[in-house]
This record gives sequence, C-alpha cells and structure tokens, in this order.
Amino acid sequence: MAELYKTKQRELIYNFLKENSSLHITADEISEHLKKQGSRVSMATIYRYLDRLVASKVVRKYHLGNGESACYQYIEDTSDCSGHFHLKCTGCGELIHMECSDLEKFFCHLRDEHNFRADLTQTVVYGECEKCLLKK
Amino acid sequence: MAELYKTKQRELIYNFLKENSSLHITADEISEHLKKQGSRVSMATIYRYLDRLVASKVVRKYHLGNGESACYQYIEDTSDCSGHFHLKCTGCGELIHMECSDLEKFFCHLRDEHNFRADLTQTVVYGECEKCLLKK
DNA sequence: TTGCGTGCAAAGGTTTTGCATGGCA
DNA sequence: TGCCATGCAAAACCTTTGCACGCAA
Repeated sequence: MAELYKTKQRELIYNFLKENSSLHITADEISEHLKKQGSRVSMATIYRYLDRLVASKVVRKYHLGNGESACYQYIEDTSDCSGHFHLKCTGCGELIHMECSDLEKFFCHLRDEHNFRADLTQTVVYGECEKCLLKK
Repeated sequence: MAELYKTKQRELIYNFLKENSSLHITADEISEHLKKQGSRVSMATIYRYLDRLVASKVVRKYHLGNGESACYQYIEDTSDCSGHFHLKCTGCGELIHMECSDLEKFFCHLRDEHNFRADLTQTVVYGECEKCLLKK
C-alpha cells in the first residue's frame, strides 16, 4: 500500500526517520537535516509524505502540547505496542522513553475495569524528571 | 491574586468556566457562548485572561493533540491533584473523566521507581472507548 | 488621574491546499 | 503516456502582540 512511486525526496525522508528511530523528529528538523545534506525538500512534501506514513502506520505522530510542532517517529517493531511509554518533563522538556512491566498492569486495568483500550504509544505522561526535581 | 480589576468581560468568562467545571472548554467555545448571550468579547481578551487564570492556577490548560485548540477547565478543588484522570477516545473524540484508586498506585510507582513526578492533571491517555470498541 | 484592560488589526508559527510543472512507471 | 508527486505561493488555523482608546479604582 501507500506509496506507489519511489522518489528521491521520499527516500531521503524515510531514511532519516528510520536511522533515528529512537528520536522524535519534527517536520522542520527533517527539512533542516536535508538542507545540511544539500537537498532541499519543500515543507508541503514533507507534511504530505508524513501523513501517508502515519496513515500506513510506518511512523507514529505525537503532539507534545502547547505551541510545539508535532513530532514523528519511525516504528521499529510493528507488533510491540505494550511495553513502551513516554514521559515528558515539563521542566526541561526532555522526553523519556520508559520500559516497565508495571505498565502492562495499568493497561490491563484500564481495559478490564474501565472498558478502555489505551494506546500507550500515543500517550504522553507529563510531569517533572529527577533532575528538575532536584534543582528545587 | 491575579486580576486587580474586575471587568464585565472577565466576569462573563469566569462564570462560564466555573459553571461548566466538568467540561473542557476552548477559547472559541467561550467566544461562541458569550456571543449567544449577546456579549461579544474579543479573542485577544479571552486568551489573555485565560493565561492569567492558568498562571494563578484557577483553571487548567490541556492540549489534546493534533491540530485541536487548547482546552481550559476550572479547577473545582485546588488541593485534589491525584485522583482525577483523563481518557480521550481517538475514535469518537469523547473525553472521559476517570476516578480510580489504582491511579494512585501508578502515580507512586512512577515517583518511587522511575523518579518521575507525574502531573496527572496535565496528562491525557489516548485510546478507544467502550462504544467505539463495540462498533467494530 | 493612573494605569490596567479591551478591541482591533496585524503578525507569528505550524500545517494544509490549489495549481501548474516535473518525474516515475 | 498516464498518473502521481513536487514546489511554490497562498490560505487556513490557532494564538500572540502592538497600539490607541476605554474604563475600574
């Protein structure tokens, strides 16, 4: 499905996302990165392609709140939807990736007791990280 | 603290938020509501006042993702920050308010095991609600 | 009177869209 | 050749800001 045509622009965007699958990347960062590489790709193309990748579940879209731009991340393993979790520090802005067995419990609790199937890959927990708490 | 001056516009906005403290309201909804009441208040005034209310912790600001506008909610009881939680259905868009003792456990787990002090009032869990799951 | 609050209009930033052109198959 | 993809520019959208005027205290 998805892209019928393979183009240079799409290849560049795709590779950048895949090579940085541990990061959350904005459309603007993609544009900047490609510019440094010597390739210029219009924002329209970047957004249009990202929409397709999101629709075909190749990348995930995050919205980290306030006036910030949306972030995109390449999905490493399509099957794993349970163990990965995000914490965003409202102090320093850091995004923490968390793996934890207790999460599964929380997920099951929501499903069994509240009839709500949470999508933890889409969910971001806001709060303050260790470093920022110590600063106070 | 906060507003030194009491004005008609501020009173209207404040009352609307307070009377609907169970809802999450956008700046635009405030504008529309007041328009129906016969009062027109500029968006600039609404946003400026909301900023103040957020700064003085009278209302809470939520960002529900994607291109959606920010939502604001009057804080009923200033002290209660632990037991209230939000689930947003990605299917029908409904925002579910959840009270649950297991949440406290989850909150403590993050704090004790991950050194992260979550702000549950700012956090929204995405997923699918009962109704949308049944539709499938 | 003093200075904060308001409205208007313009600007800001991110994302989307229309249209003509360019490029893959 | 026949579409689809691209770039450009303009528009859409939410939110912020500058400035002159209005109004609370």
